[in-house]
Amino acid sequence: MPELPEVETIRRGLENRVVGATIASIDVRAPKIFEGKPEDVIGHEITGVERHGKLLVFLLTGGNVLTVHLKMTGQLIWQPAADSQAEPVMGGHPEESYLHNLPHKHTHVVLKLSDGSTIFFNDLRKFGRMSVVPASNFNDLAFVQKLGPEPLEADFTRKYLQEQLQKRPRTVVKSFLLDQANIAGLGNIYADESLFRAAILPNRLSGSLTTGESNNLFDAIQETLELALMYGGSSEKDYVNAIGDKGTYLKIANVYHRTGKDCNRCNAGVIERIKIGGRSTHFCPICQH
DNA sequence: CACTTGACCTGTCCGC
DNA sequence: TGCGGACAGGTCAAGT
Repeated sequence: MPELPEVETIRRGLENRVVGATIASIDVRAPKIFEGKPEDVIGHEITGVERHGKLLVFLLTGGNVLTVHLKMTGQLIWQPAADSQAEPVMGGHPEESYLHNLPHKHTHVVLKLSDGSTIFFNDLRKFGRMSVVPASNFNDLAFVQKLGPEPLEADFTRKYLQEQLQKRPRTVVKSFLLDQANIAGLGNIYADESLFRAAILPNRLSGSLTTGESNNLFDAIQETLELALMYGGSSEKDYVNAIGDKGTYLKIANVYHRTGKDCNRCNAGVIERIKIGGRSTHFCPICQH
């Protein structure tokens, strides 16, 4: 699920609701999902919510941080105190019961905050993890060390992308984009969408991209992610933001999950789906080259 | 080094 | 209606 736009949307939704609150209690309903000791974070204040690639990080007083990776189907849903009058109950979608009656059978961790609000960590497939990590060790985590630059920040440049492509010349460009060491936060949806926007076939070798194509790809990645952020991310199935709302990017997606449909750009091609690196990959065979 | 496969899990969808 | 297989946003380890 969650790629950069989804995780960032969750982060923004949490930041202005939980910063300043203290973690009052933690109910770990699925022990495998929670790594570390709950007592190391209970009683400590949340001072910030960061995102590093697809990893969410709650900054805390007391020397630890709480990291959350949602993997494919994880959700972090915040609900206000039961007696709160300031906030709506949920974002909507009452027809979908899995958003309601929290906690439910896919709720694995429940964080109660000092203001009476609650954060539910749900994950149908149980791939996701919540971990307590000493703040001083955070940057040494293998996962964090490997992360490449944030694609919407200043250290991601045209020059960097071109150089990095040439350092992995024999890697298929779709796989290059999915490698978090090259760019942090792209996943299967936005890799396909970015390649379409850049008009580059996903099975091209990274080393074969011209400077012009590399620059087009750079622009396409940033445009795609910014657009996805504006639409609140993509909800293929499970993704919801911090208050339970779905994202609507897939309404304007050009290739992802559009197999067999007419190409939005050239109107001549029909979107195809192939496998690259074991991941389904969507593209227009006519206007991507 | 680059690529593939399997593992981790549960659920949904499609064809027969 | 039931059954089996394919597939699903991510990452990691092991094998070729």
